[in-house]
Order: sequence, then structure tokens, then C-alpha cells
Amino acid sequence: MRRLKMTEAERLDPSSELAVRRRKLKELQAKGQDPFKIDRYDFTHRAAEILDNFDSLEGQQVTIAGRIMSKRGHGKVSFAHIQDGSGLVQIYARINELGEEEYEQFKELDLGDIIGGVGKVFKTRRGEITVGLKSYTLLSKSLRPLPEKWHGLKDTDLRYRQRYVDLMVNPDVRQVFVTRSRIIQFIRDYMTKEGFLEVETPMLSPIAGGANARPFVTYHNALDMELYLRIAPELYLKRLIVGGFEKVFEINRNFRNEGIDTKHNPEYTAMECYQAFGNNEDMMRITEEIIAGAALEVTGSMKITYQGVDLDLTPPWQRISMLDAVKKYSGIDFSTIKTAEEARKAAQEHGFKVGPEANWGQVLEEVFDAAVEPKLIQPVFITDHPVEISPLSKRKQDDPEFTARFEPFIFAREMANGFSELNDPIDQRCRFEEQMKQKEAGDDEAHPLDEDFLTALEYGLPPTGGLGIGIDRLVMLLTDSASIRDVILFPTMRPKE
RNA sequence: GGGCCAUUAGCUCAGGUGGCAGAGCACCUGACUUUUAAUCAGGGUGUCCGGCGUUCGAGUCGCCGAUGGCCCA
Repeated sequence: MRRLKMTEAERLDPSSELAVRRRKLKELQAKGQDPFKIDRYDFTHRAAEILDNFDSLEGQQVTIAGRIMSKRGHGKVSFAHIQDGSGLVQIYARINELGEEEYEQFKELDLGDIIGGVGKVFKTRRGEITVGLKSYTLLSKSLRPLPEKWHGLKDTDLRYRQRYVDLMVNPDVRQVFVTRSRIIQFIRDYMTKEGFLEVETPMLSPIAGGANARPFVTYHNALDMELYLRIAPELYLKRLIVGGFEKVFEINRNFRNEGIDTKHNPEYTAMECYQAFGNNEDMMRITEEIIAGAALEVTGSMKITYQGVDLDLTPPWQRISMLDAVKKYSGIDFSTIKTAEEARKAAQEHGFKVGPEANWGQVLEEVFDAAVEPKLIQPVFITDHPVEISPLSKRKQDDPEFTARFEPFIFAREMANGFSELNDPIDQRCRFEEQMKQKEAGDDEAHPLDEDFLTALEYGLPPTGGLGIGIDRLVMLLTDSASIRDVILFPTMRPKE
């Protein structure tokens, strides 16, 4: 079989827009005006600066650079809008200012082309601040047409796959990611101000611990071994506390091999922190201050609206134990139920589905998830989780079947998870062994036993408070985004074809 | 994993009961020296997501598959 080598342009319908733009590029290159040979362009002002400082800039010469987003030709005069990182500004091209040849070339420019221009700032008859071009330079030729100017790009599939186009034509999208960056910056500043040291721990690890989740598996050729992408940095961060760092935090990605929906992306960002000599109370304070503080920082208020619902994030938040919450919303009083068997029976009688192997704590959790979680709209700390579902948390002093743990919920979503860390190596080994039994019984999200982590605990972990906050869900909350994919620049997608 | 919905021009979308593939924007040709989704005159540029089937005839009906969205587990 002969392979026919055709250039992109030859494959295209010669009347198509793609072919037209390639032809224009070729013509420019033939005239020695290849835009892709231009190396640098020094602008003096951004679009927003010109709009904001019109009074002082009127009549002054400015140099701008950006992408042509709209164009209106009027014979011997043309208007266009140029978009740069700050926004849009109108430019005005006139034949007797540019000269015949340069003006004719200006008319050949396409939407999406990137140009630089020099000209004087003025206001048009209709009052729009405009740069009247004295000269311009094509800095990059766009070979593909932009989406429609009025409706933008709506197709969610295309928006996520071609985020660069989404960002070009949908200013709100850009703003979400600016806000995301500000939220992360706020958290980093807060943690640093509180004396926490930012650290980085492995993404690749022989054991994926620190959470109950299925990991991604990968392979290291030189070591000839499987490695896991981390599901949480927890066990490494606690090793650092053992080593003598007293306050550490990490903002980074976790990877969980689970389904994708509006609240889950396989890779997501979390902030985890650990404080030696602290406990769950300290972590609850940090949680409130970060979430409410970030809201104040990016929205100007601790009272926000999410998906049409008013939420008041002002601390302190309500607290209710998991046991009391389940009693309140499901009517089942688990404090009077002692065995797993009784618990399963009670849950089933109230219409909850529970696994046949579920232990007491897992039954409580399943009833909680079904009956309580959807009701938790305003911020609330759920506390005192049962020990069976909290393998890394310290037991409560007054009731060893429960732990000094908390999870804040807002708009029915778990926003964080924290506790007084279990630092008893003997108990930790028992907890791991219990998890291993569950794994053997078929629970592939059960926690693996990490022998080196136990060794670290045997050297001595001080009493420690720990916390993890899901950044993506926080950004969703503070940008009023319905889907996690709207706050992740390049969400995980199945490849096309 | 299950259910529902969507997929038609570069983009946004129309296309009762099966009968020649449509609009707006974008693009092309021409007019127009301060426009504002500029306007005016002309031009349709298409693997109707893919495959199989029913039919004289499928964008439309059926089955299978792909991708996405929403709901449920």
C-alpha cells in the first residue's frame, strides 16, 4: 500500500476556512512577513489599564498586544477588539493613518490572530475607549476559526477537552481559575503565617496508605517493581512529625482510582497539615478559619450563595456527633445497639441497605451517608466517628469505641477530615490488622499495613492534630460551580476515538 | 455498575406522523472613513457521532457501539 503524503492544506477543502487561513499565512511568508519568526513584542499597556486610566492616557501613544476577538470593517476604516490577559480594548484602523498597503493587510486579519499595535488613545463618537492604530504587527496567525462570538463555546465536552478555547471565549471560566489560584494562595499564606512548613512527600510509593481508596498502579522499570500513585500524603507527613518538624503542610494532588462524577475527579488537590502537640480542636479551628477566611478573601463575605442556597460560613460552626446526627435524622439510636448484627438488622428495618459483612461502625456510616449527609446544608462538624471506620484516629478518652475525629459538611458535601492522630504504635498495628482482615474479606478500599510507618510510630509520635481539606470542593463552593470539572483546568477525560 | 437525555456546517441551534439538509454567527465576493451582536447585496462550506438492520426511501424508526451531561448505586 502506498502512503500518500499530503500537506494539511492539500487535504482541506480549498474553500474551507482552515484552508483560507493557511493560504493567507503562506502569502505572508512568501512576502517575507512570517509572523512566526517574530521573537518578542514590547507592549506598554494592557487593555484594562487603558480603560481604567483613560483620563490620563487620552491622546497618549500606547503599545498593546493581544488576540483579535471581533472585527467590523467599514471600507476605508475598521474596528476590532483585542483581548489580552486583562480584558478587551477596541482598536481602530484607518487607511490614511496606516497607508494603503498596511490597511489592506489589516482587512485580511482573522478573528483569533494575535497582533501588536501602536496608536493613540481616544474615545469614539459612541463613547468607547479605543486605540487608533498608527501601525500594527501580526505576531501570530490563527489557523482555526473561533467559536461563535455571542454564544461562545457551550459544548461541555469541547470545553473540557479544549480548555484553551474555553478560556479564550468564556471570560467567566478564566475568572474561576483566577479565584482558584487566590484561594490556594490564601491557604498557603495562612498556613505559613501560622508557622507551618510547606513540604513535599512522595507521589509514587510502594504502599498507598493514608485513606480508604483504591490506588492507581504504575511500574518502575529500573527498580522492577510496582509503585502506587498516592491516595493521601498522611503517613509521610506524620513521619515528618516523628522526625521533629512540628508543623508541616502540603498542598498537592491525590489520585484515587474511582468513578468520575460532579464531585469526583481521579486526581484532585488537597491541603493536609499536621501539628505536633495539637489535637482535633486545633484542627477544627484551622478548618473554620481557612474556609471562612478564603470565602471572605475571594467573595468579600463569609455569607455566600451556592447554587441558589444561602450559606453562612461564619465560625464557629455547629458540632454534632455522628451518633447524635444519625439518631436525629434516621431515628435509630445506635448507642443502645451493641453488636454488628443488631446494627445491620436495625438499619435494614429502617430501609437502609447495608452489606452483609458490615461491622458496627460501617453500618453507622452507611446510615449516616444515606440519612444524614444530604441534610447537612449549613456548615457543621460531624464528630466522634466510630473506631472501625477511623483506623488512623486516636480514641476518645471517655469512650474508646469512638475517635477524636471530625468532618465538616457544607451543602451536603464532606469538605475536610481531621482528627487527633493515633500515636500508639501497638494500637495502630491492631487497626492495620483489622483493615487487612477487611481487605481479605474483599474490601479493596481497606487500608494496607505500612510496616515502616509503624516503625516510625515506635520511635515516638507526639500527640498530634491532623487535617485534610479538599481544595477542589472548596473552590466549587466559593465560585458557585456545580461540577468539579468546572474548577479543574484539564479534568480527566476519556480520549476521543 | 443502572436509568434518562444529548450528539446535525467552524460555533450556537432548528429540522410534527420516514420523502431533495436548514437558520444565526463565523467564512468568501462586493459596497461603506467613528462602528457597537455595524449595515447592505450575493455565496452553503455537511462522514446529520459510528456500524448494522427495517424500508422503494432513514437526520428521523429498531439494535449494537462511542463520547458527553444529568440522576441513582
